[in-house]
Amino acid sequence: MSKLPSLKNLSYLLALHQHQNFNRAAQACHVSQSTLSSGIQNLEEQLGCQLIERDHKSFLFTGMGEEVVDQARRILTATEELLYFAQSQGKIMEGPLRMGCIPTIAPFILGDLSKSLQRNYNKLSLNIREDTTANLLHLLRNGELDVVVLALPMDIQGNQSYVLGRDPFKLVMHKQLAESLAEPIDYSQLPDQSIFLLEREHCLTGHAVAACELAESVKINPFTATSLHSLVQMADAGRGATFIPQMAIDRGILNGTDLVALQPKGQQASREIGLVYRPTTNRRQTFRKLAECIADLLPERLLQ
Amino acid sequence: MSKLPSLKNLSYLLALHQHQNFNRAAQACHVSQSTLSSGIQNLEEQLGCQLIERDHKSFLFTGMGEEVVDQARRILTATEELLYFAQSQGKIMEGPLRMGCIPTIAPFILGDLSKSLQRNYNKLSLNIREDTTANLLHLLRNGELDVVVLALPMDIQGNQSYVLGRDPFKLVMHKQLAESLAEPIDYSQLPDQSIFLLEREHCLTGHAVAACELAESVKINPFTATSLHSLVQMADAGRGATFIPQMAIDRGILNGTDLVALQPKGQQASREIGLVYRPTTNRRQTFRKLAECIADLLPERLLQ
DNA sequence: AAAAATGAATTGATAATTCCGATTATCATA
DNA sequence: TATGATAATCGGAATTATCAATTCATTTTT
Repeated sequence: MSKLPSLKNLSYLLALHQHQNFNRAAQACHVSQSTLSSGIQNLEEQLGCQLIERDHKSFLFTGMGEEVVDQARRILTATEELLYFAQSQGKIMEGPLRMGCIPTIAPFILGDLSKSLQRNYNKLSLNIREDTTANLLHLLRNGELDVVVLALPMDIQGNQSYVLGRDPFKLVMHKQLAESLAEPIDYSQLPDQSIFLLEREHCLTGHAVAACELAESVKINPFTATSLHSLVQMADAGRGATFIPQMAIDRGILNGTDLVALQPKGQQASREIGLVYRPTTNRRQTFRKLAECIADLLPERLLQ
Repeated sequence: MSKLPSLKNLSYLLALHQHQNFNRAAQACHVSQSTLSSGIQNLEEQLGCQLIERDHKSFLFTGMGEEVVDQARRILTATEELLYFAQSQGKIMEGPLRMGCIPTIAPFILGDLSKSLQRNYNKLSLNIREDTTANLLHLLRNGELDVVVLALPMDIQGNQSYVLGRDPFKLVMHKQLAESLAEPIDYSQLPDQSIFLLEREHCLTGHAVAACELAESVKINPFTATSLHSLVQMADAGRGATFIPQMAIDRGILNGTDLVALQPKGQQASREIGLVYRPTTNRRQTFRKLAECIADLLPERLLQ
């Protein structure tokens, strides 16, 4: 069996892939350009295949190179985790924790969460990244995040998760509109284009549509919002309706508007909030405690 | 950030864990005892924690040591796979392939499988390990096997799988017993202790009991068989009944006995045959082709 | 068109490391 | 008290990694 490639050389390859330039990659690795260059050549020799096509000046990763990069990233992430795990043994709630969160959850838990963590685990330094579900899962996979908070159900791509709690959707409607309608409210009573939704990228849109059994409908306004806060403003200004998660209402997102929250039809219109992590992690204890903290902030706790 | 532990030192730790002796571990790694010894110390320093408790003569892995071993094994397996993958690029059906198979499947496919592989992919060298489901999954996890063939449904513990085909169970019964019973046969007609089964460890027992809706029953003979072949012999000699998978019958397991195969009651009494591999593998193409070969040998092919 | 700048490979000297063999220390057992 | 087994330690030899400087080939600027 031939010799295994060294982690150092694999990390050089990753840096080169990230920076697409030998000098900058070398700087990032705190080594000279020549070191990185020969490291890559070394790797190609050990692996017995070409990883980058050199083109006298520039270069391009080969297909094989890209694949090796992916695999190398996994190996390095696992090794970093091992190191971190060993070094912080016993201290499961200390040090940095990189958490991702989707924008329809983040504003409504982060304040309380950081207060709670500060009180109970003041040596934990929580680092937050707010982004879409797809991007967060990608960052999780690449080892750039330790854990992400998502709305479920959702394909979490081989990752593992804790289900933290349920967050019901409320039908939020302008006072005037609500008064003009008979209860219980049937969506067919609503004027055309009176339902406002978030942009497609937000999984909340899909969850709300599914949970409330709204098909593609003329009731839906073609203008979409980019955040829950602007969604509320649009529904208010447009004297229309929308769906807002309970946790946002609890944090006062409707304050200062003429909107009222009603129970939507459809049994149990809600999303679940989940904490997702890599199956290969060794920080389950940390995530478990974090899960407890977050679950305590949710409208309906589900964590067993 | 501190320096990552080297793969070499991690492999020393694994060897030490396996051999529980510095000299033998060093031999296995083709290094001197002193090298291995200082490698371990080095590792402990880098990780900032004690991995083995020294007891002036012998030693013992600490809890942390055991955990590090597990994680290290995953890292090394991933790296070996990367090396293998790169070195054999394009040659997906060449070189060694370590396959595990449970004993109630192995004897009935291996002959035809190795013929088929020899004909189509003669550079592939198939290495077989026959063992229980639990052991095979353990070896798969540890990187000692590349792929395993199991009966499903089964908890495959975060691994991935192809479903290859369905293998129906037949109710196999001694001629005399069959003649004495009215068709269609109801298990309540059978004499007490007339149903023979395999030992518990064999998942076939569970599958057959579940599929044929046999509860814990006085009909079941307390003596259990250790292989399908001896199960057949016991049913024959005891003038009783048992359940045998179609693939075994197709390969003539009933030849030379006074047993007849009947359709058991219960809709679709069968097991599925699956090919299971690590989610982190990079040999999916290889496994896919192997899956094709095996699926072609099964009574009912399911692979899409 | 010439000059300057850019980017990667190469070179040669030097620093760091790995590795081995020999030795030592400790204990169990004959 | 020897003897044997085991792991740690030490010192030097061999190997490897790294850097600064240079080269080579392009691209950009003047």
